[in-house]
Amino acid sequence: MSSVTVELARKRLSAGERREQILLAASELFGSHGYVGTTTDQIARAAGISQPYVVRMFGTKENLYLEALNRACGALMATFRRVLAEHVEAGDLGRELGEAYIELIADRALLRIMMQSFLAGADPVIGPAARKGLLDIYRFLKEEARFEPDDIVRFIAHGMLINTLVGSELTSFDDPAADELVDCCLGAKADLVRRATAG
Amino acid sequence: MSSVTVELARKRLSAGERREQILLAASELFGSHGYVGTTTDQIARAAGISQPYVVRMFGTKENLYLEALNRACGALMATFRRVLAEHVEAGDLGRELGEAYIELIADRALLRIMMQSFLAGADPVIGPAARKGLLDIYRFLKEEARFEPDDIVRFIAHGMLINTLVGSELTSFDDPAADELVDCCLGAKADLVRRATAG
DNA sequence: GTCTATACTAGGATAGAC
DNA sequence: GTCTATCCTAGTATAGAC
Repeated sequence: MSSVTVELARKRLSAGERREQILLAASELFGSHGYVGTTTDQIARAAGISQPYVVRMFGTKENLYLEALNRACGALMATFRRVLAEHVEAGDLGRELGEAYIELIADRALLRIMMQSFLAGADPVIGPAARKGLLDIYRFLKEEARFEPDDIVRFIAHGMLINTLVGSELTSFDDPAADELVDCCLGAKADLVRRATAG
Repeated sequence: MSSVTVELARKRLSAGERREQILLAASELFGSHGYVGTTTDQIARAAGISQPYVVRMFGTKENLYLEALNRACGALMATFRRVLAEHVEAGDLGRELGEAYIELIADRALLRIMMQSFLAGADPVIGPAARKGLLDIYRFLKEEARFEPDDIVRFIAHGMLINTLVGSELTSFDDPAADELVDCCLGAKADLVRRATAG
C-alpha cells in the first residue's frame, strides 16, 4: 500500500534524469561564481536534493565541473557544425556563426562556464580542459570553416568580448553608459542577450 | 646595543613598503587563481610575512583584492592617457594603444586580475568595481581618444582576446597548435608576451 | 535512489605578546 | 611592525540507514 501513496513532494527520478538536473544547476552556478566560488551544497539545493548525493553521483566536485564544462564545449561545437552543414555557398558564414554564438547565450550558463574555465589556466585539471576547448574552436574555424587568419582572430576576439560583457553582468546592469557599450558591441542582438541574461 | 645588531633575516619595513610588497604578491596570486582561489596565507608566504599580518594590514581579504584591482585599473588608464598625450596627429592611435596594452602584460598580474574581476560580475562587491573598470575604458576610448564605435568594439574585443590567451596559459603552453593560435592573434608581439608569461 | 549524521580540513579573522 | 596561538565557520567527502 505504501508504494502507491501519492507523493506530491520530491519525486524519485531515474539516475539519468537526476544527473541532467544536477548538471543543469551546476552549469548555471559554476558559470556565475566559478569553480571555487560554488559549493556542492548550493548545487544540491538548486537541484532539490541533498549535498552528499551530489558528491555521491559525480565522485568529486572537480569531476562534476569537468563534466559540465565538457557538455558546454560539446554543445558549442555541435551548434557550429550544424550551422556549417546548413550553410549555402552564397551566404556569409562568419555572420551565421556569430549569430549562432549569440543565440547560445539563451542557454545562459553555457558560455559563462567556458569563459570561467578559460581564466583558470593555472588550475592543473581545469586548465588543460579549457585549453583543449579553445583549440577545438580554433581548429574548427581554420580547418572546417576555412576562415582566413584575420577572420579567425576577429571571430574569437568578438566571442570573448561577448563573454566578458555577459560575465561582468553589464548586460543586466541598469546604467546608460552600460547600455551604450552593450548596444555598441552587440547591435541588433543586444536586447536578445539582455533578455537571456536578466534576473 | 641590540638595535644595532646586524639583521640578516627578515627586514622590518615601513608600513608603506610592506603594503607595496603585499599588493604585489596579492595581484600576482589573485590574477592567476582568482579571488576565492587565493588564500591570505599564500599571499603572506609570497610576501614573506605571517598570514594574520596580511589581514591586519588590509582589514579583510576582500579589501586587499579591491585595492589590488583598483591599482591595476589605475595603471591601465594612466598608460592609455600617457600614450594619448604623446600621440602625434600623423600616427595610428589605435595601434599605439594596442601596443601599450600588450606591453602592460610585462607587469604580468595587471591584466589578469582585471580579467578575473570582469568575470566576477555576480559578486556584490567585485562586480561593481569590475563594471566601473570596463566602463572607464569605454569612456576613455569614446570621449578622450575619440574612437569611432566600430573601432571601440574592435579594440576592446582584441583586448579581451589577449586576456583570454594569457589567462588560459596558452601563451605559456608548449604545443604547436597553441603556438599557431597565439601567433595568429598576437603577430609580432607573440614572443614578447610569451616571455612575459613564462614560468 | 536518496537521506541524515558526521568526520576532517582549510581558511579568514581576532587576541595579545614582543 | 610583526609574530604565535587560537577561534569559528564553512565546505568536501564518507558511512551507513531506509
